[in-house]
Amino acid sequence: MPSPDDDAKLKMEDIAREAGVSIATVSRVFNRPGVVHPDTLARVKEIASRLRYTPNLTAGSLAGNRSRIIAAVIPTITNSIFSETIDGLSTVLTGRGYQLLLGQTSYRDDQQAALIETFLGRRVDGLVLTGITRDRKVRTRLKSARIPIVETWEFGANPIDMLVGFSNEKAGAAAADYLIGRGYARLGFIGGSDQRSGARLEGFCHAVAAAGIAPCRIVRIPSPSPSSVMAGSQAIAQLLHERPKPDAVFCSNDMIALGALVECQRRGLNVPRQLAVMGFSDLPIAKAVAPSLTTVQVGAMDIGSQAATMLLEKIEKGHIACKRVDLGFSIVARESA
Amino acid sequence: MPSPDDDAKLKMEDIAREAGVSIATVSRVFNRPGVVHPDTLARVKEIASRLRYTPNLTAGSLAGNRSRIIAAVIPTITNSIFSETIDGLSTVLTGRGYQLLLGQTSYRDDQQAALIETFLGRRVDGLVLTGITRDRKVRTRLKSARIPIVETWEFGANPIDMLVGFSNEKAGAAAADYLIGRGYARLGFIGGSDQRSGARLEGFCHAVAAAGIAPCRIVRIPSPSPSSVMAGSQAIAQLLHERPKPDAVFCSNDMIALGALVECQRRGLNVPRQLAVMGFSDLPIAKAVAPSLTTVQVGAMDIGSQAATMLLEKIEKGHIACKRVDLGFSIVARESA
DNA sequence: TTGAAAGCGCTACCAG
DNA sequence: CTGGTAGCGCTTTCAA
Repeated sequence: MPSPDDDAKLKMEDIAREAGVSIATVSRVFNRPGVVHPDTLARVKEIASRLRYTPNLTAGSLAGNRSRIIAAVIPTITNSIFSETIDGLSTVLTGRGYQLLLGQTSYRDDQQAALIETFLGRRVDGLVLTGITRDRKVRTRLKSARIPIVETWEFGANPIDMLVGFSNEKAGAAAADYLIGRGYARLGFIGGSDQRSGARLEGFCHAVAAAGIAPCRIVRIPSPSPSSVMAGSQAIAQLLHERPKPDAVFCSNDMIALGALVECQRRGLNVPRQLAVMGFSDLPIAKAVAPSLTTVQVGAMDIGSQAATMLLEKIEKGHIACKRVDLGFSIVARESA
Repeated sequence: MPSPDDDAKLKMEDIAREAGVSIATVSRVFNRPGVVHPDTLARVKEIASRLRYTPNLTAGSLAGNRSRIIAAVIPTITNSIFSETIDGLSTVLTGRGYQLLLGQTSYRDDQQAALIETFLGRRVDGLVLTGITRDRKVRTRLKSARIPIVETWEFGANPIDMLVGFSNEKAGAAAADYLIGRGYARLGFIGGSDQRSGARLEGFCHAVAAAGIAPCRIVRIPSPSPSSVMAGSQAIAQLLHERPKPDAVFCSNDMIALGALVECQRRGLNVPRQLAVMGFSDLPIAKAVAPSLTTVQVGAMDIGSQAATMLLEKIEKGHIACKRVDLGFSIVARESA
């Protein structure tokens, strides 16, 4: 009598023998059911499920030179904005029979390079990167890897392969323009020290300069930060010391903005009358707080689904019509600014 | 001259030939460097890195019957609390040369079963599950899979294999006792409809009953919910209609509590004087909001690191001293209750 | 529509 | 410490 854990050691050969067919046929049953005779198909399927057979995907990957694994490299999963992207990725991939291998860099370049190397060693079918990697060596390595790659969350000029995102610089500029258009004239900026926040800051400052108003006050928070909310509160406190006091502040993410909001509330400062606060990302919480948060919406989840879709198209069709997708962004005007 | 993408097709054989050793030795250089002669080691390493050779981990997995992949199954990555667990998992695993395969169930049992089947097919070295799976078939399947498994976020009686978490029921009871101890007597509960929230509710109600005060008012939010914060606001509005009005409410997660807080603020209700609000999880935001949120701290990240550590011990040593780890919880008293 | 057989690239055992 | 080599379980021609 077979022991209850025999299913773990079952192989195609066992199914083939039981069904009186070759292992090639069993393989086809799982991979191209369309080409096997209906009767054979039914019989093999029945036996496989009765014996609780699960094909060994590792062996399949090796033989087929195709892993059905996509790897994603993100700074940290703990940031809601990246979790949403992962959610989008994961949902599309799972739905199409692929799996997601996840790695965090903690904003460290050496970590990133190491992760990429491991994923390449795993022979993943595709790679999703957060942001544009500046590291020349990594870029070269990636290009010669000859696998579909999509860079996300930024929209630069020379992608390694594919690209889906938006221009952080333009988004920063749009935020400034929005605030200026609402009549604010002494603008502050609070942001992380990562590259994407830097781009937003750059766009923001350019727009401020272009409008001919005084240059903006800036506070940058080191990445990674234990708590963005707390950091936002502290940053706003710092900004409030400046003279003349800013009348509006743009935060490079919603959590920081939330911290700013809380700090204003704590100090009895009316938002937006005494200080306007604007966020970035449009997390679900942005519309739920009071005052609700004016923010820049960027479709974090869409970035993930789009990246997955492009990757799969390239993997399965061998090429892709459009390698660069600009998802854009939009200003969501609410109460805080 | 080799084309720049030749590295992708390089195999151990190429390195072996170049170094004048056997492929067995090359394999040892990567897996057990200690047993090869220092000179050989150096030479092989130099050649491998010069040629930009990356071992094919898939082939290694098949031959070695060991994938160095751990899979995690969570309801949704979008919930900060699970991202923290994933963060803990990922950090430990990466540090020890393992990779993380991630799958979301969206709180659906069929999805969960399908994911588990795929992961098993991938021959992962270990599996991390969120919560206790009630599905008998899945449990049986998992037991016969003979791989290390750790169930998390709950502390039940008959784990499939290993267990790390805390008792949601006791945590719920502790929350009730805390509120009762502070003098509140008309308690409300707002929670998700998942199993873990259910356990917290159960503990909460038992404690209320044990204290001999009126049974608590309950609002349950369907899972998954688009925005917990929003749902919290709506739920509190609903609770506020009850007569007599509750004087304290326990929310089964911090985001819901945050929504409650915001709604109170919106209605000009003083927290905690007119209504005490208590959360669950101790997200970073809990201590940053005003009033700061009294909550139950559960070490979501620790659950992840602990799960990874146990899995690796079992994988590498073949057995583990302690299969059940109760991480406990603690009440963090702040301003809101 | 099916079968036979040649690998996929590596690990691990055994000999030396 | 090193080499030879038999698989790991599957996919994929090629022929039948």
